[in-house]
Amino acid sequence: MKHIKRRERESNEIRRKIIEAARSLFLNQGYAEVSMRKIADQIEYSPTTIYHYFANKEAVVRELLLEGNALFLQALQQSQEEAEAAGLNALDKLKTVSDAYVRFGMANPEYYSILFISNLESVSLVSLIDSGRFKGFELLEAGLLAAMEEGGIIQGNESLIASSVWSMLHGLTSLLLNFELPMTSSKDELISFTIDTFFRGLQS
Amino acid sequence: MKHIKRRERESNEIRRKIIEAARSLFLNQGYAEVSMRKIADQIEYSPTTIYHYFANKEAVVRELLLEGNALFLQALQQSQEEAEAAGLNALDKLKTVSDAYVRFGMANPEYYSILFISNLESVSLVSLIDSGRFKGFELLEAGLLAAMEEGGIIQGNESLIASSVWSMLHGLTSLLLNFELPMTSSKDELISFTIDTFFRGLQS
Amino acid sequence: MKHIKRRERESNEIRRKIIEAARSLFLNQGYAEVSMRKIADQIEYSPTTIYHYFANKEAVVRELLLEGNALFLQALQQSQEEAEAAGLNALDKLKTVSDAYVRFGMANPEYYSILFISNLESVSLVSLIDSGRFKGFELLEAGLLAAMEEGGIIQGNESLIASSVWSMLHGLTSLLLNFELPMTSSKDELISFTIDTFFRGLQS
Amino acid sequence: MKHIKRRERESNEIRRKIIEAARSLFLNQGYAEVSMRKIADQIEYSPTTIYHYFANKEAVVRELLLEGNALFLQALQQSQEEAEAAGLNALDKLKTVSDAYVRFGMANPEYYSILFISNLESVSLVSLIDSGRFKGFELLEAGLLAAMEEGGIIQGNESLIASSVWSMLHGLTSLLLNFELPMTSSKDELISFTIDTFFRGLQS
DNA sequence: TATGAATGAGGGTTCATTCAT
DNA sequence: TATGAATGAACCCTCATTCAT
Repeated sequence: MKHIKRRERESNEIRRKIIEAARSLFLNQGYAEVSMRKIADQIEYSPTTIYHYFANKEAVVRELLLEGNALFLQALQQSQEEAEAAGLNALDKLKTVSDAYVRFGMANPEYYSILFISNLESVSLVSLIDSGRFKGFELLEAGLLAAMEEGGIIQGNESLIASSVWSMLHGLTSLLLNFELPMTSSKDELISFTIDTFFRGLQS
Repeated sequence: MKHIKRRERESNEIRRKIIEAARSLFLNQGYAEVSMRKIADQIEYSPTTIYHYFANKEAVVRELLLEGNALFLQALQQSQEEAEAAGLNALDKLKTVSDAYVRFGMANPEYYSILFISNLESVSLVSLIDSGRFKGFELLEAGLLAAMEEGGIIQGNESLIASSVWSMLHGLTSLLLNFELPMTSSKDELISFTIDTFFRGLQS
Repeated sequence: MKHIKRRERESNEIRRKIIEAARSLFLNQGYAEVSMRKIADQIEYSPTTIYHYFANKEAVVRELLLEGNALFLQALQQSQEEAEAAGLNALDKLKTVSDAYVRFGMANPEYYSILFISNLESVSLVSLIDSGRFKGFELLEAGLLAAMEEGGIIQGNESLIASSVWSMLHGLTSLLLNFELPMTSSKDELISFTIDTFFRGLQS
Repeated sequence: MKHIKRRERESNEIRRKIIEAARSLFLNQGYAEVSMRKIADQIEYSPTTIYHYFANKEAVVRELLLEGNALFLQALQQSQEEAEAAGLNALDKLKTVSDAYVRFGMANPEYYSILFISNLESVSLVSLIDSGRFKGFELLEAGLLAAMEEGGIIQGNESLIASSVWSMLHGLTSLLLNFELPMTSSKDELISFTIDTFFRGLQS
């Protein structure tokens, strides 16, 4: 019994190592730079070994994506709970979650870009879109509905508004990740200014 | 004399074919999908032929990028002139240009992604891109300044605000390009709603 | 245990085959003639296979070079030991080693030309080559010093004299390898005549 | 009539340019570096133009070789005439010519290596060997015969001795060209020492 | 479980050369 | 005379993947 557990643990460790390596490679140079051999080199196993844990390269990337997705949701939910605990009103909760969105992207560029920037059709997004990415979207929608009820923002098609908010947050995040903005202010200022401005526009 | 012109034209025709092929390949999967061999296959010439027109792959992509940049700027400027001709106020001019930004991205996904999404450091064109990217940025800043003077939007650090506007527009565009939004409304609605909301937030 | 050894042996066998093939290709036209594809063809493996054993073409040639270097030194040392065992005087030992130098070149034209004729800066091995090339040189110098002490040859700057001897031996070898001399005598006669003449010139 | 001459002159000028370019490319990196396109680039004509003057790459290199051969012979003959004019004895004449041999190689590394180092079977040496390279050899033989008659050197098979002398000179030259000898003395010293030593060995 | 062996496909690029103009 | 257009062959090398052990 015991040694089976050990095996499982070891097995999971290698899976982890593979994902970690893929993640770091992805971070450095994007999807193109992730190759089975490079992963193998990095974890100091043979390329063949990876195929014991993942069916193919796509499966590795998909796992990476799923993981990023989970962490992303977790970050959003945590920030929401904290906002809740702090007794914020619905609008401020939304702003807090929005801020958390951008912070997550900045702190985890590799996950953010694999989730939202790279166009990984090879990873068969279909399943993913259903399975999780839009949990974040639902969270957003729910927050918007609450804010509408509280009167913090205008009434309206919450799905449309959620898409709009998402646009704003995604633009903010990916610009911060990929471009050196010709700016006199700090990144923090840009984030809060943009979020504040957008939600002010949503107020009645 | 005449036949020289013909030659030039033909020469340019092949250059064009190459760029077009590269552009269409780029559309599918980004830079990785663009290969000299694939371009050659598509235009039905040998790979070697491409090297008569471009020094290497980088030069092909650079041309593509420069072209996209020029078209992008042109689209923005044209919309500005039209807004001007229509006698719009500064704020509405800004909205018109913003709308043109998103429309350009939707109409030219390959150009938009080569300009703003793909991370082409390999093309080492940062400076070149910037020169043009920031022409768009300056256009934005100038519009903002004008709107401030007219009183249409709040006073403030125009470089910060321009970055903020850009974030919003970029987010809108790339979401529209890369994701099927779970939306009940149309893309047009999303665009105008987002732009309106954001600029309403900028009003005093 | 056993099968590991077998594996190692097999692995070495293919390494050997690669080196042998490279060696034989080198024989024809030098470095330019050595190509990964040609090696692969010759050993009847795919080109990719070679990359399991060597990082790149340079590594193949480097190994070839190191091997040639080792064999060359070995040949010189062995002839020296034999001369020693035969109780020859210092001058005759020198002549014996000199003869061995030329014989090695004739018997191993690929090695000789990779070592001393081809200008393999591309292999960036100058230091490596030198380390061994100058072991041969030191052996020569030591022999000269001994002969000076014994009175067999004139006193003098032994490094200059060693260079001079080396010139003579290298000229002899490379002429024998690369040209059909318009000669009435045999190669053997040329070798012994040249060596004898040169060392006679060195006698006081 | 006149313009035909001009044409010929111009034609020859381009031939010359081609050869010059080939020569300089050859000098830099050896035969492998000489390519039709690089020659064309260097002379600022199209690659096709070269084919109006030379049947193919081989013909270019052959011309280069013939030219080098002519210059080489010329250098040897001139030194011989000078030695004659200076009233030197046969042995000293031989030494003078020997010195000129090495000097030519050092002053014209590209010609020397194309003549004696590179193994250009592609240039069909056969014809060349007969046609000129061995004029130098005959010159050497004649000098040796004269020196034998004068009593400056031992009697013997002059063809064997000439080969031997050639070996020594070739070794000296190619070592000086291709290797940084680990030497405390100067190149000049090495040259004169080696030549002197060898001819001393030839003296009775 | 882990790997060494092996490969076919494809990557960018350079070459000598031909042909029509 | 000179060239622009074009190519097939070859170059080194990396990729994801399979298979037997």
